[in-house]
Amino acid sequence: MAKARATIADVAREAGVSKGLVSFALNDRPGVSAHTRDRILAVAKDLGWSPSVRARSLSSDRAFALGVVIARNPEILSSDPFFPALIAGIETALAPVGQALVLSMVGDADAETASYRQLAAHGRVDGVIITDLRLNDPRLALVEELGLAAVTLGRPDIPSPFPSVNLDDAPGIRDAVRHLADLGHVRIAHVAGPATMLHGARRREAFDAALRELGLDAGPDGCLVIETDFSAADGARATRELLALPERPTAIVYSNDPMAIAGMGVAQRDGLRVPEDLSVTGFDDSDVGRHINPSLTTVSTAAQVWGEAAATALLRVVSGEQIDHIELSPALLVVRESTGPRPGTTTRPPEPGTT
Amino acid sequence: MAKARATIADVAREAGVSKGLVSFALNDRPGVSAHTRDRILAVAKDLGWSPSVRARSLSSDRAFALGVVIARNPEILSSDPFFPALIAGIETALAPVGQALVLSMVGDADAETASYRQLAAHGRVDGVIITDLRLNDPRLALVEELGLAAVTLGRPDIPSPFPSVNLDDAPGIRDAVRHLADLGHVRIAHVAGPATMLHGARRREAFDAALRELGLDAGPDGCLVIETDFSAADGARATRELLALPERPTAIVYSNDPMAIAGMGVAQRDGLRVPEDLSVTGFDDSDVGRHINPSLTTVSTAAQVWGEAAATALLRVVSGEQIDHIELSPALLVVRESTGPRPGTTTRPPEPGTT
DNA sequence: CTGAAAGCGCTAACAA
DNA sequence: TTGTTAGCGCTTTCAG
Repeated sequence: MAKARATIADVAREAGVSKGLVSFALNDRPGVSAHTRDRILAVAKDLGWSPSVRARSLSSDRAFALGVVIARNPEILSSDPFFPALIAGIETALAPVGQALVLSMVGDADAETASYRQLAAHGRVDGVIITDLRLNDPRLALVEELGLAAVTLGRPDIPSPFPSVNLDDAPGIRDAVRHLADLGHVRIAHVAGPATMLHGARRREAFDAALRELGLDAGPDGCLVIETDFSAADGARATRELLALPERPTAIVYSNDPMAIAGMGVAQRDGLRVPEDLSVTGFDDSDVGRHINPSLTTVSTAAQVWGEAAATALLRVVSGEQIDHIELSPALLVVRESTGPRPGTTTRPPEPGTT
Repeated sequence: MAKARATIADVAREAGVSKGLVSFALNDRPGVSAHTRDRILAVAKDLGWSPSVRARSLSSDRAFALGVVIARNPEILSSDPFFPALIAGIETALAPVGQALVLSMVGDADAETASYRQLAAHGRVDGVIITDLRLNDPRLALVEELGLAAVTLGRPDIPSPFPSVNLDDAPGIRDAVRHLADLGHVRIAHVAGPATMLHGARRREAFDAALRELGLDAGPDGCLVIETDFSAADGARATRELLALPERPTAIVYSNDPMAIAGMGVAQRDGLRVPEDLSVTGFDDSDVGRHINPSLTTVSTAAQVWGEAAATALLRVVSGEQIDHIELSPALLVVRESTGPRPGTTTRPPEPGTT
């Protein structure tokens, strides 16, 4: 059997000092002479000592782990490129410092609450990264009540006790709308995410603002904006509704890539060519979007960078630092083939962007 | 500040018994009279006591958590619907029993090894679910050496100390090939995953076997089979190669959905219609595949069920049970619109499957 | 600067 | 049956 791991007691004995001193030396804290410290470190290395996270957890009351609770239907999640990239980014920040990521995926709001509670009650994590902010998000109060540290991905719409790590969606949407307007489009529709989700709402606001700025509008009763649950299926449904309109839009700005791809499918079934008859933009810059035909004009969001920044920030919060809101560079429009001049226009199509 | 949580010491005092007895009662183990046990439980509930996972971890030498290490490029991962579903399934099994999932996402083999080592050295998890098995997978020996419990997702090609939870890919591929043969196709190509990945290899074997069984072959030098890294980009590349062949295939069996979708894009760019000029099948039944035009004939793999089964099995292993290999119902072909009769044939197209 | 010792909250071997 | 007690490995206070 594997021989028992070395403990600080072993190190202490071997180095001829006390456990306490070893602890001080190992965490390089003041109160140990340089000479003694070196000897202790040498012995520790010699013995192949490595700290026991469990023991440290118990005595220092910290978990050395961060948590993420994802509350989305796995179907929707599956086609969304956002989370894998986000998690990869988080890992990038965590692995080098020996922290772990505890991930929870839940289906509904009750399970979500339960999950945060359990994470806190079990002391599984020191803090959580709050993703997919909602309007008036109840999790802010919940997480605060639970005494967990946290950062939010994006800026909440209500006062928040937590710093936010923000990557602004608005410029991407605005650029998409402008790009379409430049191509001559006037009837531009938006297939939005759930209004209860902050990024869904924000993208929609950005869409409205961009239209206004250009002197356009979203049709009578705003009928050119349709809300969805972010799923490809719902994106297809929304597209059908838009194309059935008496005056159908010539361009549609989708709130994510899967919906845009599904929307293109619907349009093509209707005999419409993309982009000749209908221009389409997505959001998130998924891998498939790059390779379908026509390739998808979309907005790129650097989810991995976002994850890394959020985890890094949260680690600092956990270690007691007071940190400020962090602003990352905003989402960027990537022009490809799915957008073209308004039907009947002679503008030449934009050149496809880089992959 | 939050008042300190109740501990078993509090419960013991309140109930007028010793800590040890409380521990026994709480874990309902023999050696406590029914009456005393009830009183202890009542007091515990009364005090709002809940166990400290940390203390339990330290004294019982268990983590009460399971680990998953995913070693894939986030780009590729992002478009793959498999993992989110898998993880959702794992959660389903873990949450009710108060266990946590520690997830690690790494970019290369070295980081992967380091990740397993760290998980074990830090005692973060009691066992790991080994995904994406490779040929002669070095992780089997590694994980065994580290003393972690484990189950493998799929059956390794080498003797393994761990039970496997298996969901057979072969029938899905075989059915896809047969389906295409039924439609009159003779030159059927395969865009395979990495040969070093077991499911990539197995799907390819299944493809070859199915061809043989039907009296077909994969072209001179097997030129109708092309290996990829599972990315949409590589799927597109493979498709280009296949379509450039002197005698190009009339049907392509892809090893995952993103590649199939990318492949359709390439074909369409070449002026080929799907399925009239080229039939295409995917693998994994992604959400987008259902909504593109034409919708994708694919193979459905119940990743969520797989995850749940694997986690459940691993929990049993961790708790000392001896378990057998587990076989789940195999992958299933879902016929949609991307497959049709061989060009020049008059067979009527299959009706699209259910969504 | 150094060392001893008291926990952190729970488990489990042992004694009564 | 019940209760006692000694750890698990580390942190940290308090004396020296």
